Amino acid sequence: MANIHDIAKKAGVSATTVSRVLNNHKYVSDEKRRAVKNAIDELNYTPNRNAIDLIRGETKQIGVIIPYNNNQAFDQMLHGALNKSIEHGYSVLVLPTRYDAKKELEYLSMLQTKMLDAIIITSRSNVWGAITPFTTYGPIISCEYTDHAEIGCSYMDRYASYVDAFHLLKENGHEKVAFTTARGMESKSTIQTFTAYEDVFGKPPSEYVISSCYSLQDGYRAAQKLLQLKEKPTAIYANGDEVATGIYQYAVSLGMHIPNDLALLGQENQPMGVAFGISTVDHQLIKVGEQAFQLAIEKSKQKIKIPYQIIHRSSI
Amino acid sequence: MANIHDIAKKAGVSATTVSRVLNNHKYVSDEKRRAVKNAIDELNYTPNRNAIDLIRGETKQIGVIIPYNNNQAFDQMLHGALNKSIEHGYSVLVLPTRYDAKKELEYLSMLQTKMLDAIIITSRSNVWGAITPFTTYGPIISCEYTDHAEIGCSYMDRYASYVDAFHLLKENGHEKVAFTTARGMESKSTIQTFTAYEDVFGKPPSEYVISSCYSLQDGYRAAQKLLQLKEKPTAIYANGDEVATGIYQYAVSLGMHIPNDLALLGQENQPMGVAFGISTVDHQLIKVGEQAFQLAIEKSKQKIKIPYQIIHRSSI
DNA sequence: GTGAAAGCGCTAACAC
DNA sequence: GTGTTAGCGCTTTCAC
Repeated sequence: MANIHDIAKKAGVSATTVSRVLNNHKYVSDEKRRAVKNAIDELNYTPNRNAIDLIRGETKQIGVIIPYNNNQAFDQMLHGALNKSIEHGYSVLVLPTRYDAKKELEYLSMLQTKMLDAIIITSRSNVWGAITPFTTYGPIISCEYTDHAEIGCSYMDRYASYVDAFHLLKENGHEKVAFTTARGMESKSTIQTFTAYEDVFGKPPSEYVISSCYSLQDGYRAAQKLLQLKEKPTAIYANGDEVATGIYQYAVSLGMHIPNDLALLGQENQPMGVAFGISTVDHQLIKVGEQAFQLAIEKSKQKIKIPYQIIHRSSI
Repeated sequence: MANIHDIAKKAGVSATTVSRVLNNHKYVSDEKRRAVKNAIDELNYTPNRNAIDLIRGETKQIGVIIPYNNNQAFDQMLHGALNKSIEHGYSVLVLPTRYDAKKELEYLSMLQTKMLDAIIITSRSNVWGAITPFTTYGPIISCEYTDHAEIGCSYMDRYASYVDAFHLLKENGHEKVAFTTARGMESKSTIQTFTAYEDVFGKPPSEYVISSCYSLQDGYRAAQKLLQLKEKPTAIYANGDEVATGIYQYAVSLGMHIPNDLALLGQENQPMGVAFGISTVDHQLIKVGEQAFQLAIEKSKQKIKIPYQIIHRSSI
């Protein structure tokens, strides 16, 4: 594998000069510049990125922490980051945690080992206190709002959107409203859903809250539980459109009509939701990811709120 | 940022000894080992990966080339690669091309620059002749079969699966069968679909072939074209379950019944297919991705065929 | 304009 | 068991 010295020798110049033409410095005579370029072509030379990264102390690589990589929501944020990465000549390393806090810490330490210039956290497993120390080594951007001054945030206004969603349901005459969540109370968005519910309807009956919902099947199961209650809900706010679709399907299999017998509101405007005409709260996760990436490369600690929008279809 | 010499000084040993404890070499006295470990803890030291990579000539990073990152099929292969990467202590770099051949070449040269230990190509943009030269710099694994001895392959037996699918349709009494594809004749899988069709039904009428199908909406549009023909097809083989769902929806909107009025066969066993009960040809893309990763880290040039399976649901 | 020399942070002979 | 020395491939003062 040819290196800079091989080129230098072949072109009859010093390594310094080769480096200069490589980096488009001025003050290189046309003659030598040409000689160097020829040598580079002939030996099919490419500079070693590790050496450059070592000296520069940066890699032009950004890590994106996601809990699962087959989850529509996190994929959307990753998608946004990838969009921007191409634009700016960065590469994106995917860092799946499966909500393993230790794994997450390992990933964060990649800032310290200089593998990564910055890290974007789409959903965290550790408490902030364990995460913030790593900001010493490089920017950490969160896709969830946090007060910590060291952490840049590109976040959706989850709480407001939840309140909005529940209000919408209430305005439509629903009083018996259930909802699904992904994780339990260790998750901020679950807590926010709870609180928003309380604000609008008061404390939710525990049978009206179904957690561990990620997929279509989970939605189906949630509906099974919910629709066998004596006090059936008349509306359900699902934590994703796939989950909402699962609910939809079970309800329809029971001969129920959507939205007459049961109103359904989903989240994230996923393809499956459009297929089933499910109204949804779109948190614009792709934009969240794009903005997060922008903050990452700007080493910015700003807190930027991405607006959500409610998309009305026929399930409500 | 502390480096190995700081640790050495603090522990009162040489850098070599520090390196030795870092890499768990034997022949270090317990005493010095302890001293080094203490120093490491006190200074919160982590070795610089760039320096290590530079010296070792490898990065424990594998790149995965995908055309689009929001496409279910490619995401599945990426998913497979990620699964294995964690197991083996590797990181995965996502390399989206949007089928831009120049971009792909740029990515391939990351082997040469020593950024990547290997590259997995889920779908290629260049001719093989342009790709194979890069195998000099590191393993390239393809998720499509190719004869080139330098390229390892983890592939699905697409052709056989297509023939099988068309046969299945024929056995079910269908003679007027249409199909959709993603790209045109620049894509091997499109060509294979054509050939398989010819083998079973003879040359396809050009109205029966709809390309540029990626999403639900594309399927919807395909159905619009197909179902206004005088000679309507009685069965459609879609290139994905989302596309099949789009077709499904348009057909149903016309008052048609699936499968009585129109049989539908999808591909890749995507969530949306299960939601709509769409029979599908599952090429087991996650396994393809996992196997590809395995080949990559083993620097193997084997050609491994992943079996497909047909999943019977209610659309046929 | 150009090159010599130092150094980024680490590992690996080799000698003792 | 341990340290000295020489690099890995590049960039960057600093002279000339």
